[in-house]
Amino acid sequence: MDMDTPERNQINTTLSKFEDSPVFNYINNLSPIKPVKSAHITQTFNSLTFSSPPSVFTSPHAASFKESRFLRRHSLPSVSKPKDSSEDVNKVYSNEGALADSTLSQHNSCELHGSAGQGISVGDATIELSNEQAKFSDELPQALQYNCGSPGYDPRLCGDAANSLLELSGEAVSDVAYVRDSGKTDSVEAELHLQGTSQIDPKGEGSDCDWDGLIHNASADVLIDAEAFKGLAFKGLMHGSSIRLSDFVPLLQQSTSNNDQKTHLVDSVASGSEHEIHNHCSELVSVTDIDPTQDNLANGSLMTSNPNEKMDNELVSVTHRGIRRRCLDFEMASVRKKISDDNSNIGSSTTQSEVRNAANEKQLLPAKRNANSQRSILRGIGLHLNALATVKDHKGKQNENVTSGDQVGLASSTSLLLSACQEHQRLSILSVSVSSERETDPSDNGVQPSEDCPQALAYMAADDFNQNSPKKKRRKSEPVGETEGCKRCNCKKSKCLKLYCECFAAGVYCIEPCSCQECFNKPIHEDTVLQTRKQIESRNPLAFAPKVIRSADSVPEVGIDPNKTPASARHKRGCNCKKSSCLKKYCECYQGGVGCSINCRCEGCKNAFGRKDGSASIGIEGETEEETETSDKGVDEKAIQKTEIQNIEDHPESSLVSTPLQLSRPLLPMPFSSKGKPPRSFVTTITGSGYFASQKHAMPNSLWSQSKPFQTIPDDEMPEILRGDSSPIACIKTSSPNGKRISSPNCEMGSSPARRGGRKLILQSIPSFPSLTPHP
DNA sequence: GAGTTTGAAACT
DNA sequence: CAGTTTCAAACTC
Repeated sequence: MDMDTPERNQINTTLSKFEDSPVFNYINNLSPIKPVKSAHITQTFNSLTFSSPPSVFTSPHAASFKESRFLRRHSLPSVSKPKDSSEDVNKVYSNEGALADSTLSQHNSCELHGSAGQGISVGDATIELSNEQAKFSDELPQALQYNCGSPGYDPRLCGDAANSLLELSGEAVSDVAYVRDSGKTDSVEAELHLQGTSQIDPKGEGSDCDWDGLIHNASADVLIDAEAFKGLAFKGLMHGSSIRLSDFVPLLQQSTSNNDQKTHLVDSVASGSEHEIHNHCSELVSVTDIDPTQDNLANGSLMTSNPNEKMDNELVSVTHRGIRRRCLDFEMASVRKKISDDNSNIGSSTTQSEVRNAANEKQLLPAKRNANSQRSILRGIGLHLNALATVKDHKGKQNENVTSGDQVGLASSTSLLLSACQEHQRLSILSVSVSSERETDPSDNGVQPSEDCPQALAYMAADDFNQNSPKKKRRKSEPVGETEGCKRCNCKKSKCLKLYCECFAAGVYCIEPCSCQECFNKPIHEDTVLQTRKQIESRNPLAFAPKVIRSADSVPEVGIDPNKTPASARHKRGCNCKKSSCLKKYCECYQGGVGCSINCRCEGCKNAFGRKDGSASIGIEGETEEETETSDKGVDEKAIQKTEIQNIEDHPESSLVSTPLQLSRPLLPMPFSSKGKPPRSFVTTITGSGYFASQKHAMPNSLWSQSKPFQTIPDDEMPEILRGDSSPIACIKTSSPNGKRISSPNCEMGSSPARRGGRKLILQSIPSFPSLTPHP
């Protein structure tokens, strides 16, 4: 931020007024830190302005920074900036303040003012950040309320959401939260500084700031200062791969000693989702509760030692934010290993333990190396993430970070996302590889992320988590499995190395819950798996591609005619049903919740989601509906009707939800939702705004290929696979009987709204599935 | 839970 | 590409 603006001068003036005010003096007296008055400011303090000082910082957000400056002075005085800020503004302040100032100026920051002892949710801040400049001029209480106030509110969600948002926005991969809080005064002011990577101007003052140095890659950092005039509780939340704890510690210590404050450095749990600000003075307030037991797999956060523990002048604990990554890919193995190694070095104990918690080890891979355990966990997560999509770049960053060894906070955003939704959806996430425990909470399947979660969350969650994961569904349907969470494949002869195997088809390793025999689809057989996969792909490049592609944009269409499956949602290759009339899950189209298309070779199609001929017969409608589908194919009409009726009975909602778009509410509507799971990989959703890869297939892709989950690409850049050009099954027809539907996904896509939108998000992995290029 | 049905995947 | 076999999920009892 450039402080050299008229505005800035004004600010300075204001500040000077501040300093001169009685209040200010009073504060100064209280504060161990001596305020430095700006030399050039002579104006008297205006009490009025004090209450609402003009924005000191030019930051966009800024408006609310008034007091921040004030706080700043106190902030981290001990921390000397390696570089003096060249900014005039900074000069105005004492060196002590300079740091903080620079930080503020640098970053678009949000200030959070509140009374001491109250917690500030970084996560929220983060969220704000994603938007533009978050302004937190509200009192902490509010902040808290905001974050945690909601009864059902899960802090993690917030944090995750925020992170996810960040990720989505491409902003901070990691963030650092710094909280200083003074315990003494009730009216502790807290400043929350948020910095978005995008916002950071490398050339700007900020770059000079010490903090910057601390934060290497940090895309975003959150600085929260809760300043008391006296004792200080310092709690830092770091999350961000870029921040090194080691760097931080000295800093913190220093500040602590200087200020005679209490410093408490806590690792923020996943992405700021759980940031706690404690007022050490007398109260320790935890904004968010972290449930150690529950600590999130997804959160990836590590709580170091007792976050809540109070310590005077002592640095209690430092932990790096979870570094958990989701590495999904088989290919990523090496990376994961590295990560694990790094983790051990860094935060280690905690991290590992968490990891363990997060994912049941059992599930983790048979291999059971430490790395593996972590890996598995990550893997599952990773898959999820990939599916989710937001993170492509982000992921790349993470990887880089990982490799670089800077892991703090790797998990951050991505994991956040997961965690956010996870809570709601409970892990039905595919973490296939992830521990079964976490994975399966059937109850959550039905949850609609969109409702519970912020948009970002909603994005992800939906398909993936729920419906499309075949396994999950299945689990869901299975009482036992659900809790166990892990029933997966049941292969006996394929060794789980063929597409018969759902796990394999989905691109995930088999886990304990699987009942497979002689399973080779395990990390220990990674090579074999990859090889086999390649082989299969060589035979059919689309073998691991999602079978159903749907576009969220098609929703409107659904609204128009709920009974018809949007053209955008179709089974890629079509089914070949002969006896099931496409009314049972034997039919992939039906299972996938989409109507049959011209690509289908089915006979006697009665697909409730849309018949091959274009007619839609759903549930009830189907009952009364005249058999448009000719039974010429020898289908037993009676049987069909019976089936239909049964289906309807079984899945009454199907009639309601015939929509293929399960995005928002994936599971429920689908006929198979109750039990079902889509067959292998199933749906890929493409939307203009977001992409949902459902399920497993997203996983597979992600798993197998490190590709980034989502990418916006021009239509013309659409992968062939999606287009269907390369597809074994060419885009057969451009027009469907009803004139709306098009058989091939490709074609469909073309006509889909998404396409019209001109912007498409594609699961990048799709194209890549074919390539399993191992990344040793 | 065992057996049957079904259709995709794999094979020829 | 078509036909056959294999396979495992879906389904039924």
